[in-house]
Amino acid sequence: MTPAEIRSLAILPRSFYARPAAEVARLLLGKMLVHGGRAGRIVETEAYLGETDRAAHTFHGRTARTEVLYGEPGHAYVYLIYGMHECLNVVAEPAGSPGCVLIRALEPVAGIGAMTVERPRTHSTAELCSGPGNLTRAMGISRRHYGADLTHGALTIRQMDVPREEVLTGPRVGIRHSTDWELRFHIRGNPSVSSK
DNA sequence: CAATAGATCATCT
DNA sequence: GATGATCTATTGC
Repeated sequence: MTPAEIRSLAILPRSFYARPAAEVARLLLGKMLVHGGRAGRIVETEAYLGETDRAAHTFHGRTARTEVLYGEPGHAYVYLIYGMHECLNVVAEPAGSPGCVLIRALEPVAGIGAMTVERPRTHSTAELCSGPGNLTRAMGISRRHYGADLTHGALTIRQMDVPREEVLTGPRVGIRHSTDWELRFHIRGNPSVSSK
């Protein structure tokens, strides 16, 4: 896909994000995450529900870090995990309700060269954005984007018509609580989905 | 293959 | 002061 074709895709409106996090997670599959000249189709997501979700950052209530989760939907929540990886989330649900969606994997579509510069040891294109820490690195997304508005600006998510693909649901990965909740969504058979 | 260790720090107790 | 929504390299079978 050319940069001009990507720029011509419609940006998802704020209303898209103003519904239950699990629904947003499901609907984000197939959409295009765009940052500068780099872009990738979302192929794996997880929903985090808010103060009733043991695995969510908002389980212990509102703090400085989680402030953006309580604001308007359609903004980015980026945080550092394990001292070295950044994770990108999208704020969902109406303001005041702190649900969000973790973007776990993308299928690289444009800017492959720039992605490879960030992750030179990767052996295939499909692996460039496979995993939440990997995709932020490859896409050049960092905590500078904390609170960024995804409905306009450098970092956006855009409409794509999802081809005939099957969506699978399963338990979230990498967490120690509420592991029996089926809040992970991914596109069946896509080689960029992180395996776990 | 599967299992494990090490890197490394913001955030919260 | 402990912990974690991870990743990679390395070791061991």
